[in-house]
Amino acid sequence: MATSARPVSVASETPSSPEAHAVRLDEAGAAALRLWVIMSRAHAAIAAHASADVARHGLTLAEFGILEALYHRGPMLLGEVQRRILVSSGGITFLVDRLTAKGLVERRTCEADRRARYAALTPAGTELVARIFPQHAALLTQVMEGLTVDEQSTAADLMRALGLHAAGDVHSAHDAG
Amino acid sequence: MATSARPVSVASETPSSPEAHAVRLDEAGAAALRLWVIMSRAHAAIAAHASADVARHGLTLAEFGILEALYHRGPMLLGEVQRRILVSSGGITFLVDRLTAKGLVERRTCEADRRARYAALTPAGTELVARIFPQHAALLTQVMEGLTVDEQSTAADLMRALGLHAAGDVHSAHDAG
DNA sequence: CTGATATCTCTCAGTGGTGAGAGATTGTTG
DNA sequence: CAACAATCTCTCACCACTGAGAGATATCAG
Repeated sequence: MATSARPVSVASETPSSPEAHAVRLDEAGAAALRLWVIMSRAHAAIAAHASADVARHGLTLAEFGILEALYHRGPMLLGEVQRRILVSSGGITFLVDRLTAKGLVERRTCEADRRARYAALTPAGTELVARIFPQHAALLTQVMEGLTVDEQSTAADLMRALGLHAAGDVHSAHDAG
Repeated sequence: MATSARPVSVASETPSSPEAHAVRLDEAGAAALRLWVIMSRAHAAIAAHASADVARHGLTLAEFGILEALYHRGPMLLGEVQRRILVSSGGITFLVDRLTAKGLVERRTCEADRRARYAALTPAGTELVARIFPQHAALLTQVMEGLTVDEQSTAADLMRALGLHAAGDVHSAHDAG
């Protein structure tokens, strides 16, 4: 199932045990912590569905992400793929190796830069993505039905702002010393 | 850094290469996919910060989640902790073993059910959480500053609805044939 | 051109888990 | 009470991926 980071625990329930500790947080801290926990749980729940779905075809989510990227964009340099699916340098080599062994992806030399290599879908890889992508999209559509399409759009906008800030230089403003 | 599931790739950019494929999606599918990708990126970015923060104290996010849960709630059965931090059965044993080896957690027998065991913080564990939790909360507050507190609250509400639906019986409505 | 440095991918040992199944104990049903 | 299913934790083999560093190539200053 999902292989996801887990910060999951909340600090705003009634402590019952004598060994429990109540935690004091300001409003911003409470909101931030609450969002982080809830968001992590939601992510894990969705990832479990997505992961189980691609696993039916013998793929991990990372592998599927590579296939999807190559299908949509055409051949890409390994480094591009790496940044796109957020995997380590060793990871992209490993994943492309595995997809190559499965006959879904092939490496191509890059004329302009002989250090670099392209990853490209084989015909079998293209056929596989064309076949399973619509199913996968349909599953995700169902999984997301906890929100209306409008709400999904709102949520995506919020998540985007959140992600951009978190991925950028968080510490520039508000020195936390 | 983060150990997170990665579905990351989008299907709605201009294909450029001759080997690129445009993908047709209905409105719901497009919204669902977009939210999933954006949400995954945001989660990964935040998890990277959180993970790096607890790593300064030699902890993983899963370990920190256990410590936080025990700090806030007092001793808990292993099974309770497992469900709370979303880890496998083998995982909770492994994690509690490791925290025990670090002197932060101890196991206690359960009088009422001798199959089960409690995990409880040691004094050192309690002291550690009391020391690092406020820092961690402050960091997360900064990381989340891409949104206002109100927006964070909205986002959390949306994520909650999403998570509840995804964790529940997704396939009950709308048979997907 | 030469040398220094930056950028690619790849290697490899290590890590943080997963998940199926085994024991041990508990509840449940006749 | 005995037999059986359910529910705990734990064991163990396995796995997807990380991250530091190596080797190859590119780029840039002099």
